[in-house]
Amino acid sequence: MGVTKTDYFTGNQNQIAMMAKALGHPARIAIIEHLLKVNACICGDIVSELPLAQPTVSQHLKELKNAGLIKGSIEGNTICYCIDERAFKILKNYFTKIITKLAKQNCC
Amino acid sequence: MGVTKTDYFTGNQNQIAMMAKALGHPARIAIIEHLLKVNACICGDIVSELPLAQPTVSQHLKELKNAGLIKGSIEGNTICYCIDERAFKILKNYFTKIITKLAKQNCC
DNA sequence: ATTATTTATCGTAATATTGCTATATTAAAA
DNA sequence: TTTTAATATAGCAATATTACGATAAATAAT
Repeated sequence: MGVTKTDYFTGNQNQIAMMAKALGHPARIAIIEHLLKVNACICGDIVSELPLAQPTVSQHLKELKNAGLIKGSIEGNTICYCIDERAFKILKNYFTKIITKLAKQNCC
Repeated sequence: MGVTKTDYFTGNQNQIAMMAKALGHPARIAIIEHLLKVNACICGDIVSELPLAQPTVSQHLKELKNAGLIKGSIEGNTICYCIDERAFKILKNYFTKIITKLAKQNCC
């Protein structure tokens, strides 16, 4: 059907899945890495960094924003994008916890 | 088009995106968490844990396996699934690195 | 040998995603 | 005010995903 049964899972599971899904495209990973590289909020030059048309990039930015991974603030004519640290902290903690739990396991 | 231009991005970007994509569904997060909870390889009871039909679960398991997130070994009649630690270490390191970089930034 | 159990695969319907062109919107610049 | 620049949105085609019922495949149990 193509429709996900989100109501069958916990809020936490849905949140992690939503953020992971948003990162589940190389263009969006590239956007995040570019935002990290320039080490600041950047206004506009994301399109010229990617081998994709402007509307496509705009769409990817929208998805990252919807998932809470980036923030965008209007700055006159342009929009200033930067990473939303909170989301990445949640992800980092999630995977750190998994590794910690795995260390205590003794199978496989 | 629905087709991702993976050749435009680096191998690392594609790898992270591929793993994130596989985790981008609450059912697959639930599978991972169940594998963690039972603290061992488990043979078969994943289907009864999820509110989804057996072929659907089988499909999700396949995707997790293709992304390298879980391993499955045949054990007679059943199949024994467990988490592949390597993938999760890559993810943990990736997000840890992002948080480290963010700590050095002073914007937003 | 037959039956039951476990998992995978096929086929299919509904929906979502990706990417583009064309166009709208909005603010800055001339 | 007209033009330029930066983003967003609409609409569309191609493809992917999600989910299921039906069925296959393979081993275990009887």
